[in-house]
Amino acid sequence: MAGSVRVRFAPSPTGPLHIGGVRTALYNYLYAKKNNGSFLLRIEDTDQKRTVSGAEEYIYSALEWLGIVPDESPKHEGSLGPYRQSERNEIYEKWAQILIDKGLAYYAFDTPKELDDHRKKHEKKGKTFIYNWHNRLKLKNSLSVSAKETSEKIKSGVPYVVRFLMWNDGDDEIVRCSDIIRGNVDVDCKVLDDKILYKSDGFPTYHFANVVDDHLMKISHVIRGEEWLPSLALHIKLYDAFGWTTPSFAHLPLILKPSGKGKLSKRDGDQLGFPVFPIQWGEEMKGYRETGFLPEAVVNFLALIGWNNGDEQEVFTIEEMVSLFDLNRVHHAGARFDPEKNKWFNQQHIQALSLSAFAQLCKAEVERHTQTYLTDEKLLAMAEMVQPRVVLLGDLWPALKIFFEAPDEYDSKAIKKVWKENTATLLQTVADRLVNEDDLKADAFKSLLQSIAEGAGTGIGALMGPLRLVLVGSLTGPDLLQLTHALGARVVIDRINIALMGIS
RNA sequence: GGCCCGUUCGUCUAUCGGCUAGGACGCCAGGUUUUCAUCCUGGUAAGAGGGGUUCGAUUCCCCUACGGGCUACCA
Repeated sequence: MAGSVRVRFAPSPTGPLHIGGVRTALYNYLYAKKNNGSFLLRIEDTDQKRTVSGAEEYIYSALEWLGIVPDESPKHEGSLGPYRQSERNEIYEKWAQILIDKGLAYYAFDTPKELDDHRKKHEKKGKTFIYNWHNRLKLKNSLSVSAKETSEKIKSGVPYVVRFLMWNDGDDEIVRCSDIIRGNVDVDCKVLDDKILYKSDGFPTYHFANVVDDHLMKISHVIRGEEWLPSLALHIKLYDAFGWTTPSFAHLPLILKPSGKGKLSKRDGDQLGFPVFPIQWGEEMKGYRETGFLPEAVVNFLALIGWNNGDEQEVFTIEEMVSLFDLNRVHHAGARFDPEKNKWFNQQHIQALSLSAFAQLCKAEVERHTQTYLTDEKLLAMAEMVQPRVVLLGDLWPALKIFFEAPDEYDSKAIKKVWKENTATLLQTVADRLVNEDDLKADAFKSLLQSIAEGAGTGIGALMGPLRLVLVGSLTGPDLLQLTHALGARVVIDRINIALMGIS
């Protein structure tokens, strides 16, 4: 019997979450829920310099909006906290000491400047500087220096780091890294470096904190971006060094820019004209929410970048995805982000909304722009007319507006197209005949229009176009007879009169 | 440069040795609609290249090319 599934999303609070991170969170969530496991959020704030205030709060709000809510987090801690790495320092210190005592890690005193010089020197010669078995005895560390000197240095406050002893003569050279998505990857430890585990500022590095926390928090599956694949060997060696069993690993393909080179980055959104953040960040950076996306659409699209169910279904509810998700069906290759298809998913989810749910969105929008009180009947009628033509929520008000305001301008091309010599008189006739009307039933109004048209010797088409134009300002929009019914005779007459003054 | 991962229509993808290579986005054409949108129908377009293995390779192996990632006292 396998242990229970526990997965984690572990972002650094260095700014807003971007969609690559969101997708990682989503896959973790889906996997956890699919397996009745737990999804935890751990804040990896070991780099104090890069921590941005507000970023952690942003992560909660973004995940909440998306519906990817963690079971355990700094806000709702489980029994294995703290869930913020900056609060776990004693834990890391303890385990680092254990590694040192075992002889699997050592102190190093080389300054950043010295290391940088080494790197530059090597680079000039076309080589790479690697701090490991082949040169560590020539560098400044507790292996190359006497125990006495080491402890004196530490006592006198000389800055030091702790490095992992990656490989020594006699050790196995090959580490086998198993990945659920990619299978086995064999890595030669001799080309790996003695990674810093503990920085001189007293904080652990990602690699160390990550391994310690994943073990202590009983993480069963590490699902993360492909950028971590190169350090998997190190992580596995770290688990081995502690004598811990490794969790299962799954490295996700990266999300690439829509065009050009490289992986999607935080700056791409602004430049390419689509959001890369779930919700707004600061004053400038609009998110999906502000751009008019439904969270379920964002989640759906993101899930399909790199995963599919093997059949032809593309539009899923999150519940469906939970029940179908399978790490074995995750793609290997990076995928380009396609803003067009992203919009299509939004449109699909808007169309999939029940009329009453969609009507609620309309209601909020109407209340935001007008003081009008709407009966449910009217609201539903409007919603029904508007729903098929909304792609982004931002389309809502422009589509709804025609029910409340006379057009402020008339499309000149449309005028040219439908406005004939007799149009004004025809419309005047319509207005006159409506004076005593109240409710404009579609059928009755249609026959009215028909009779007026026939009286003038034309077809009803000659009347429909102009009427639409004076009502909405262009030749687009919902069914005309439904529209006039919703508007009522009074408004129709008014708009005819306004237009007659403005146009001919 | 070194190490690692990857490579099917422009894009997202199906295919787990039998393919006339399927779907979706986009685009184009047609239909429905008094208009627009929705919706429906059709069209466009792909296995990076070269070697193997095999009766048979998009599918398995190798090489090359190309793409991506990592190569920090960042994650």
